[in-house]
Amino acid sequence: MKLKNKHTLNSALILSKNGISRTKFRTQLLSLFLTSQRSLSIDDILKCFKHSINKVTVYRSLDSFEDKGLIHKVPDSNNLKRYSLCKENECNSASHNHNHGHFICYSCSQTFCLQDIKSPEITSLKGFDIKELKLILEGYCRDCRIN
Amino acid sequence: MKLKNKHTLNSALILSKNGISRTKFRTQLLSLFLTSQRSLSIDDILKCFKHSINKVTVYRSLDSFEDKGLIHKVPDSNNLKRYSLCKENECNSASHNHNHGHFICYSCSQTFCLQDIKSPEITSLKGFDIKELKLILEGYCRDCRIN
DNA sequence: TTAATAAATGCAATTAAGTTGCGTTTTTTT
DNA sequence: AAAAAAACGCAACTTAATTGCATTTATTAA
Repeated sequence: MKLKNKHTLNSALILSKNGISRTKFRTQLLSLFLTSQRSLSIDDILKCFKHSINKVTVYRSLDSFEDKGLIHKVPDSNNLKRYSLCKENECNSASHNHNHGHFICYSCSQTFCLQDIKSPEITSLKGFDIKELKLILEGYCRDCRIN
Repeated sequence: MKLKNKHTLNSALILSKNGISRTKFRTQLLSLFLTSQRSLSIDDILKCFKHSINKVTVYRSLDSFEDKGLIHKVPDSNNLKRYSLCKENECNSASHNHNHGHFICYSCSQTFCLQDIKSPEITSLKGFDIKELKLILEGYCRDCRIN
């Protein structure tokens, strides 16, 4: 049997700290986010678990993680649900705060959080009450670009 | 019988000029875009026509209008299909060019094209091949803001 | 540690947006 | 006016996401 890695142990701790039940699946799911460090769609997740888990469970776990500030929705090229890990201490059950751009790859459909690209300030907009600002870049990612 | 208004006559002309069949519905649909000057979802359109038209026809007409450069997709708060009129001579069957921001209202779900808000230049992104850039603002529009 | 309570899970069924095939009607072309 | 092309409507289908409910698993309290 494989040794549990750093992330698996870590996951259990994070779940407890955030008031999420420490089930086997939820621990593994959070571990997957921590290990892969990339955005995941429902389908990505089902594939990783070789469909041994019910998709309803995936939806509900993701909802729960999002509610507690562990992950956040990211835009997806096909308008499907897709999530990325939140930066530590950036978000919580009260509020999410994601003032960074997102890059979507035309080829692999992966979404990347661009922590360095901050949304611009908009001051010249009369009458509109702006609450949120999203900057979405699309093109070819480092792995898919033709060079 | 009501007199045909400026937009209805205009619509027929525009359709011909762009190689789109001048059917009764397509003329009225383009007229609706011209008259209302706002973004429309499939549901908006079906309601305007009091469901006297089949939704498949709406989907296919919108596809056709988009192909010919008359309308463009705009982001929607519920990830539904939503379209706005293109600026005259800005787009055609070969290419769409929409380098403006979009504002989505939390309350009425309407999407507004912000012609004045241009997408920022991104130069500092190593490795990614950026083809498109979208700037989406969300909050409360002029009609829905509490003041 | 065990019993009681609460939450998570799986299954089946449902909802809703969007798509496809095909026969009929309307529009455009010649 | 006839032939060809495009649009239309209907029914059926696909797929993502949601809901209800019975069962299992985890957490809390005694």
